[in-house]
Amino acid sequence: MRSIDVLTQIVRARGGKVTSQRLLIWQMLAQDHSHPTADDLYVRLKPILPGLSLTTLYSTLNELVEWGEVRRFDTGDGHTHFDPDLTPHAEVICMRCHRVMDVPEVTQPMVLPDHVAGFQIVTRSEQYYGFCPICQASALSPISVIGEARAIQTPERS
Amino acid sequence: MRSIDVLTQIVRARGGKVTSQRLLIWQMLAQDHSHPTADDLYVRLKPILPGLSLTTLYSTLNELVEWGEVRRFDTGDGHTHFDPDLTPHAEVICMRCHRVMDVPEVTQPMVLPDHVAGFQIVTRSEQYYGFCPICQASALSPISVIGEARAIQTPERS
DNA sequence: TTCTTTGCAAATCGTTTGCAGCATG
DNA sequence: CATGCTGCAAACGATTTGCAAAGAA
Repeated sequence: MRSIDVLTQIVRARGGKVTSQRLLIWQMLAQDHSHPTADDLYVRLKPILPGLSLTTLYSTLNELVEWGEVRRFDTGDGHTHFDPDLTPHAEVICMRCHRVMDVPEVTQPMVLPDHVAGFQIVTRSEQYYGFCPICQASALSPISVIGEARAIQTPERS
Repeated sequence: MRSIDVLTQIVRARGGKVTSQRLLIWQMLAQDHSHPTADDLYVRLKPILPGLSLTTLYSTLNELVEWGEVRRFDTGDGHTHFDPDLTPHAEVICMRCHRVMDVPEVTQPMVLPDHVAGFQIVTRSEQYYGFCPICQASALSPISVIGEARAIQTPERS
């Protein structure tokens, strides 16, 4: 997401109002790269702004997503996560325990084909889905029946 | 996801049972690349297997995700989508109307850094977030205040 | 027969909505 | 002082759970 100043300009330009709630939520989110859920943020904000309601938090988060300032995604744990980091980056996600690890490096963006011409791309992310070391060891995994054969190729580190 | 035969083997190997419900859900999902929600699938399956319950559908979908056979993701529309396509591919997602377009091409996977060593990668996806032509035109977009400056660079088509 | 899975109904829980009061511009 | 925003309480809706009955192996 962009700076508080830019967001302030945008809201004012639209005839909106820059309230203390919006400011605080923006600040809290801007510095948080832990992929928080709405509730994570609520827990952190409530002590600072005790009057804050979940309703306001949700509506503020939703408008940020709609404005393209924040990315909303789901790691598979059934909770909606928010990420203010629009820098192209990659995430490695465990399909069983839903742990997410950020990877700052990213491959070059590809040439998008013609049938998506006209799309204005705001950000890009890569996701590597798999099983973390702990979950691989789980005896419940049917993957173990097959062995390692399914792992997709990743280049050797040089 | 892998073939019905492979799934059958896996379930049996675990002491599980290959029921008519599981078979039908597997078949329906395997051929569906439209990113269906649980309800989408339910609507399609109900006429074929009238006794089917949502409970069973959810538990079958959940186990497929947990087994790493299907990817669960959220486009931002508030619904959980399922994708049996584990072929690395890219998606272009509109942040306002939540439309998803598949892009078959994909960039080369990157070398994953050391702190994710030990992860068994099953699949990879790239996501390009932005605004589709229709949503760009929306007067509500604060993006228009800023202009085109934010669009990230994508290479020219050659 | 044994043990997993199914399906119903009820519970759960994250998120949204309606509306009156409040605060920003 | 006009209007957009907030917060409460209630509604909502997708998903999960408990448990008895059904059906694979």
